[in-house]
Amino acid sequence: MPELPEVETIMRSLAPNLVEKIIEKVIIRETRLRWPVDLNLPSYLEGQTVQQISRRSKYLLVSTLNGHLLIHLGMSGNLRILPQNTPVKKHDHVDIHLSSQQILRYHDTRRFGCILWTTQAPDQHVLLRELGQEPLTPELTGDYWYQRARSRKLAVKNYIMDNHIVVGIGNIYANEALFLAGIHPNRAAQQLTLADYQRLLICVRRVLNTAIAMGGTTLRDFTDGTGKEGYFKNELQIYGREGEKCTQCGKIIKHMQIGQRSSYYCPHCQAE
DNA sequence: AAAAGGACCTGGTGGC
DNA sequence: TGCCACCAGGTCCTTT
Repeated sequence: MPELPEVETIMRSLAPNLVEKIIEKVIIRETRLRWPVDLNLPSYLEGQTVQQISRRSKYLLVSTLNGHLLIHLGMSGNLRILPQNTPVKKHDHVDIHLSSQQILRYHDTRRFGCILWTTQAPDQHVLLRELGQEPLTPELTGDYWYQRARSRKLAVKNYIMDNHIVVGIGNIYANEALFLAGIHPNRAAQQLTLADYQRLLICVRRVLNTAIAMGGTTLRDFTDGTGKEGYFKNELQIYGREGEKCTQCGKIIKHMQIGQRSSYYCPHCQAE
């Protein structure tokens, strides 16, 4: 479900409902997520006040004075702020009861997500410390992306989805950004010029920022923390549009598998 | 070191 | 209606 814009959207919608609230109770119904949920979570969290919620890559960090909850939504995870008496549905794995009489509920059909507790600085955590740069911060430059691509023969689409280099770009937005930049997704990463990477970075930022402004992309079931859908689906130029006409040139959009992921491109606007 | 493929899960869809 | 193959917004791990 969530790429960077969706996680950012959820974070923003949760912030006013979480920050400065006291965690009164934690209920774990299912521990079998990507990594087991620590059954001591209630003892770590109950009585604590949420200081802030932030995002690193596609992880959400819920911080108290004692430590941080690292939450990843995997492919199908979601977080919702709900009234306390909301009936439990299948795959509602964890509830965090708040002093506001609301609950923060973690739901994840496929259980690829995780909820972990750490008392380390989040950046030092094993899951975060090897992560690459945030795409929306000014520290990232097209030159960095270009330099790291030297001697990389993999498809540029896989390269820009590599979290060790730049985080947050998943399958949908990789497709969209490459289309905007006019770059064929299957070109070797090392083949692109510095100017290509500079242009690509601008396109990545434009796509991500626009998607955030529209509340993310709801393909089937994504919503923010309050249940609102995202409207960037209406703006998708290339993802999922195999057989349709390119919005730029009218040629028929093609589809191919790259690294086992669905890839879409315009054979005219994104020449090999 | 880099690339490719499998693994982890459930559910929806479309074909027969 | 049922069964089956295939697909899905992520990312870690093993093998080549």
